[in-house]
This record gives sequence, C-alpha cells and structure tokens, in this order.
Amino acid sequence: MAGRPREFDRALALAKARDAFWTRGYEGVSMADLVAALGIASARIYAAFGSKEQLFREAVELYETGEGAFAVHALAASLNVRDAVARMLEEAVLLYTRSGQPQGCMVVTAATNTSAENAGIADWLAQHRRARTQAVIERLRAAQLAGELKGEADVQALGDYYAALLHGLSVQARDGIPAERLLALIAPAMAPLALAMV
Amino acid sequence: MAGRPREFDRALALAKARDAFWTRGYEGVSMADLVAALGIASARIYAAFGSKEQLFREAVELYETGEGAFAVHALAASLNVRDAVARMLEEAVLLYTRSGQPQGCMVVTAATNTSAENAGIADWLAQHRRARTQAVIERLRAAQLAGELKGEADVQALGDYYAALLHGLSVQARDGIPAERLLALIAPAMAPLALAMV
DNA sequence: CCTATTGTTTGTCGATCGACAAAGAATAGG
DNA sequence: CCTATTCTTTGTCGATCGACAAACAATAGG
Repeated sequence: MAGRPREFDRALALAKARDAFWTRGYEGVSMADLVAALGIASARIYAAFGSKEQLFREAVELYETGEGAFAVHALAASLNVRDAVARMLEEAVLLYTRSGQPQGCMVVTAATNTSAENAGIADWLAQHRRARTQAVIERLRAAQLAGELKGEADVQALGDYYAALLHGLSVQARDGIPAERLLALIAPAMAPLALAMV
Repeated sequence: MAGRPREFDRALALAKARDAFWTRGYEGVSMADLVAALGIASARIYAAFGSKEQLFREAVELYETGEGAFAVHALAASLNVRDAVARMLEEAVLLYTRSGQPQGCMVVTAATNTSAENAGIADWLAQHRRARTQAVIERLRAAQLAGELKGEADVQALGDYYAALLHGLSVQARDGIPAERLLALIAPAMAPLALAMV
C-alpha cells in the first residue's frame, strides 16, 4: 500500500464518466471529452480505470446499482403485482425525465448503434435489457403461482409487453415528452394486468 | 445534361447505405465502411451524395417512404381505430424482426447516441419520432370525434402509450426477442383501447 | 469532330481517435 | 533517511476519421 496517493476522487470521476456516457453513449464520448468532463489528464484515466471500455463498463455498473436499480426494487417490493408494476413504470418515468440529469435509460441509449469493433459492448447492454425483460416475466409468473393472476394469463406476453413499454418510455423521455404525459400513459397501460388478475 | 454517365446504380447504392446505417447507426458507419458496402470509391460517394451526412439523410428518407411508412399506412387505412392500431403494431413487429434485414426501426436506432458535433442529426430523428407520436394521437382524436371512442377517453395518454410501445418494440426486436413473442404481446396491449371504445 | 460537362481514379490532407512511454513527484514501510 | 511503489505530468504514437484535389475518361450537344 505504499506509493503516492491519488489526488482526485475516483468515485466522483466515475460518476462524471457515467453522466457523460449516459448522455452521449459509449462512442459518442471521446477520450478528449472524458479529459474535459473528469478534469484529469488521459494518462491518469488510464492509470485509474484501465481503458475507455473498462471505464464505461464500470460506469454502467454504477448506474445499475444506483438509479438503474429502480425496476429491481419495485418488482421486489412486497406489493401486489399491479402496484409493483405500476411503481416500476412510475419510477422509470421519474428517473428518465429528471431535470439536471441525462434523459432516458443509460442501458437503453448508451450503445444502441456502435461500429463493428464495439459490437461486444452493444451485446453486453442487450444482455442486460433481456435480463430485465426476464425479471418482469418472472415477477408475473410468481404472482400467477401465488394466485394473484388467472391461471390462463399469458405471463410471458404480459412481461414482454411491460418490458417493451419500459424501454419505449426511455425513448420517449429522451425525445422530450414531458413527465406529466408519460405518467398519464401509465393508467391505460395497467389495464391488461388488471384484466389478468383474479 | 452532357457529361459522362454514372457507372453505378445510385438508387441501389443508396439502399445499401440505408441498410448499413440501419444496422450500425450514423456514427457507427465510417466512410471506409460505406466504400466497402457500396463498392465504390469515396470520391464517387461524395460526387453522388455530397457528404456522409447528406447520404444519411437521404437514406433515412428512403426508409421512411418505404418500409418505415407502415405506421402511416396502417393509421390511414379505413379501419376502425382498434384494427388500425393493431395493424400498426403487427406490421411494426414484422418489419423489426424480418430476417435478412437490419432489426428494429431505423429512426429509433440510427442516432440515439451521438457525439456533440452530430447532435443535429440526433435531433432530426427525434423530431421524426415526435411526429409519429403525434400522428398516433391525432388518429385517436379523429376516432373520438367520429364517435368511436368515449368522450372522456384521454386520447393523448392513449397515443403516448402506443407510441412508447411502438418504440419499445424496436428495442426488443433489436435485442433478439423473437417475432412470435412480440406478436403475442399485442393482444394484451390492445386492452386499453378496447376499454376506451363506446 | 470538337468541346463543355460530368463521372472515375488515385492519392492524400489535417484532425481526431484511443492509448501509452518516460520522467518527475509524493507517499509508506523499513 | 532511504527506497520501493504509486501517481502525475508531458508529449506523442500509429490508426482512422471525414473530405477533397488533381488528373484522366467518357459522354452529349453543337
């Protein structure tokens, strides 16, 4: 543990990198942009984070354990299915439209279109999105086993439906549709689940 | 009209450029990629299309007047609202998952994350997405005026809802969710509109 | 057939990309 | 205090980015 101590706040620098990648995406942020955003020389970034790609992956993990964890929390909360899904959508809207912060979901927007050499990063984020879709499906399946949902309800279709809506909310938020409008959309969006309840 | 005639098929080259941008996005496709995809030297691309950006804009217009026009067509078809919206969603799934072709919607994916210098292109596509959202809302409003939808129905919320779902379908399709699953999701997704009909 | 016009070929331009080497500076352990 | 270790500073590397200049080739109109 010898050696010169780091002069900058690594966690703070990581948060700044997360915001930059959240706003402009992986390839949309250059090393020069990072130098400007973090306020430190590129050699220090490489010493602290390894590479641009490793910094990005760490930034995504920070997002997912922080703001991005809202869906996991909402689905895990001890609520009935309807309240859990409604809360997930509401918190999505609030996060995706929060002022003073990048709009939309970082996992949805940070690497949707990449050059061929960075296809691995796009795949990595796609895996995360598929995992979230699966988490929604499994929450509905659990509700069905608990007797909250009708036995004949198609929980995979319902889960795919809410996952698609969730990802679409990110697009709409990024396009500047205001929070009030996106919140108003949740009421009709809950109808399919209400109809599937016993 | 004098001068040497062009040796390559401009329309075919444009279609190839559309597919490249559709797959990897504006910044994800380099001039070297275009040279390889179109099979012609860069100077010929500049002579025929002006610049990479102008080529991209033309490629998007080709998409929107071709495959991408499905939403406009479905909404304009002389059907009741429910059939029109259902058809829009079905054709979206079929287009976004068609094999031998880029997955998802070009307007949704081709410029979601750009560097600061190309923010104008991202804005341009965002305008198109907002216009599509507005088109859905106006189709519902017309249905309401025609007496198909209840007077107290919130057509803006319903329109925002289906637009979000449409854009989310693009994300899900790009992530590899198969067509059958995305088609199955349409049934529950139609419930809110069914409930709003007189 | 001549000439103005346009397309094609070839080569290259300055800027920016991500990444690091080398040298100096600051700490902790012995 | 000395030394091994780590961080910081400075400069730069080869590759790739989008874009074009110049020379040559092929057509249409006169």
